[in-house]
Amino acid sequence: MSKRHVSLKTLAQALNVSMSTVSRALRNHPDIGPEVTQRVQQLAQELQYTPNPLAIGLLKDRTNTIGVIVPDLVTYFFSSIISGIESLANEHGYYIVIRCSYESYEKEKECLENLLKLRVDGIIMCLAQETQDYAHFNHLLEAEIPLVFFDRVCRPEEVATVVVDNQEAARRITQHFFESGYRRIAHIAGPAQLNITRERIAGYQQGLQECGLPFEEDLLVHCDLSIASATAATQQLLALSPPPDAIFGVNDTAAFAAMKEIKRQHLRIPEDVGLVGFTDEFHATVVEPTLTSVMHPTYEMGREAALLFLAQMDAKTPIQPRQQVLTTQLVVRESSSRAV
Amino acid sequence: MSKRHVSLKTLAQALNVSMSTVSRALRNHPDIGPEVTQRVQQLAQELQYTPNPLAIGLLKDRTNTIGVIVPDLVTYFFSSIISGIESLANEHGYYIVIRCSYESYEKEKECLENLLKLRVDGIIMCLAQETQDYAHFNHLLEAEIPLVFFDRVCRPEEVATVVVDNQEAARRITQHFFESGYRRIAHIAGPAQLNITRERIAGYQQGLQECGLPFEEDLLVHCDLSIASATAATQQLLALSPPPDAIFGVNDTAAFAAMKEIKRQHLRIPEDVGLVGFTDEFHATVVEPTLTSVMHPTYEMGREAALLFLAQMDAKTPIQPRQQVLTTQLVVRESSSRAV
DNA sequence: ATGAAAGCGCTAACAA
DNA sequence: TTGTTAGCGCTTTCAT
Repeated sequence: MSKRHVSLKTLAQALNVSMSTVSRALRNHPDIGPEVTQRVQQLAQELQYTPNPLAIGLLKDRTNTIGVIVPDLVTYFFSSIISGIESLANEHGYYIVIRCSYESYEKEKECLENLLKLRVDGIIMCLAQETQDYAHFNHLLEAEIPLVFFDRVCRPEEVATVVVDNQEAARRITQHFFESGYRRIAHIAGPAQLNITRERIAGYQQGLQECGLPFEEDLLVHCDLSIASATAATQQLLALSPPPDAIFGVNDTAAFAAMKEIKRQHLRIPEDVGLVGFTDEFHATVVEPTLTSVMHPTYEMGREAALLFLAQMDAKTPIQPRQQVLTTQLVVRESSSRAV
Repeated sequence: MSKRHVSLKTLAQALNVSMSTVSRALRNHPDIGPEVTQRVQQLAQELQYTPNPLAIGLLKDRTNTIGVIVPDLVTYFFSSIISGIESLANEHGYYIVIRCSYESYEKEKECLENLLKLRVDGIIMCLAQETQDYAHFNHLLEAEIPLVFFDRVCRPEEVATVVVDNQEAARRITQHFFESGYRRIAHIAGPAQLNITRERIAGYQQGLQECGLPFEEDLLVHCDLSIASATAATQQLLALSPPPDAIFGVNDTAAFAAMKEIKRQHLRIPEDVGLVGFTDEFHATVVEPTLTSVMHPTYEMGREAALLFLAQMDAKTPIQPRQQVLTTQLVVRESSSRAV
């Protein structure tokens, strides 16, 4: 077996000192004489010594590793959040190990188990769409393993979370539609069990009420966040008589799907139907008409999540779970701008 | 210190047998009597024993971990490739640790070093745009640490790679433009040092030649793959007199940026300017006009890369680096379809 | 100021 | 069939 790495032992033997001396010298322990320290560090440098994290991990019971579980790896929303987590984690010497739950409850449980088997120091995750039972987190809570939820959350009393002001954002969208002259405002919502769905519906209803508009059940449809399902939801809405004159999509993907379908039916945006999305990805500025959307601070959300993880890691004793709420901003573009 | 995990020792003491017996029983070693094996496994199950990968890793000098370095975490291209890597890796019991080089040579070196310090079993990566010196891979090659490049590659004689048929794809695009009646076909290429840039330019030139069109230097402009730079490249092209009547973008992002700029200048697509992208992300079907693009098998590319990694891991002795070439497909949509 | 030894959790060669 | 021992690479008492 060709040794890939030089170890403390290698250094110790080469320098005719003990391993503990080497260990201390490398960490500038005051006990070790300056001359020895110098020689040790020099050789370590030459031989490209790097401490074996497995050995340290075994000893300290930590891996400097964060498990990250997302329902989807590909969409802008999650990949930019991952980017935020990665950047902050790395600034603090942590590595991230990524797993995808594919929106499945079973897969989510499996990912969690696997990451814990790997001995990650904690978990940052977004719940899968299917997940309605939250017992699989009991173990983490009992073992006091740092856990942070972002966007889709549960058990907020017990777990740190990062979310955005969903209700307020939805309220603002509704108000914006009203001020632009729209009166039959529909909402393509997400799966009913998600907090983001509930909060956005609440904001939607609050907005309607504040504008003196009635809430019509027909104008609220759910989708499973897939493109096909958002398309179907749009068709359902446009088939109403009278159809809505404005649609608020649960995210940009849903809005893009709606846009496609609205155009396919030869309706004009924003004249016949106003459209607003949620996330504000780059493509919102590319489509025609450009898409009004809620700017979701995804990168920041990732960084905040990592920060909440670190707070738990660094705390000697369990700390009160923090609820971080980031604010969004409505970016008005063509898709909702018609002459009043 | 509250022990989070039960160890072999815990089990051994509880059952009054030695650790090695427990170790063997858990792995169904034939030496151990069925009755003992049964009892051990039962208790392990009850106490939720999971072997400590740090201990095994220390012993076996492996971590079941793959370091993945990408220039960008957020774009569809890379996130879908990561998705492919993740899926195949997990099927084979590997975890992926992700790092982003942000297209920087220095960062790339740092990511590489960090991941090696973490003792990943190998690396799957895409070169950063800035990277022109490839000496930082010497160490991996010498130490025979599995390494796979995807999309942007170097040292193909020594390192396994996964790429697509860039030249052929670019040739086909050019030919398609010609057949659709376009005669001044421009190309917004990527950074000159990348293999994908060179190959696509070669295909572009080959296509021109086969169609009997001259290659005009002015019609070939480079961008650094950023949106701003693609926009600038488009402006440069449209300012020519006469301007090109077709533009082939190095990727969809560049094509979207070009589309925005073309529209801004009140030119029509595909009538005044034909447009084709590369990657074929979902949004190609959402923009107006829908974007003709080369379907890049990104997810498959990720899986292939992971496969090449596994091949190296499983090989007892160093193996001949494989060059995997995946085929693309031109998906014709509105942006390049005008009446001939 | 330095070294020896124990131990983190596990496997494997060697004994019995 | 089972136990003992050494060792993977490191830190940390405890000696000296």
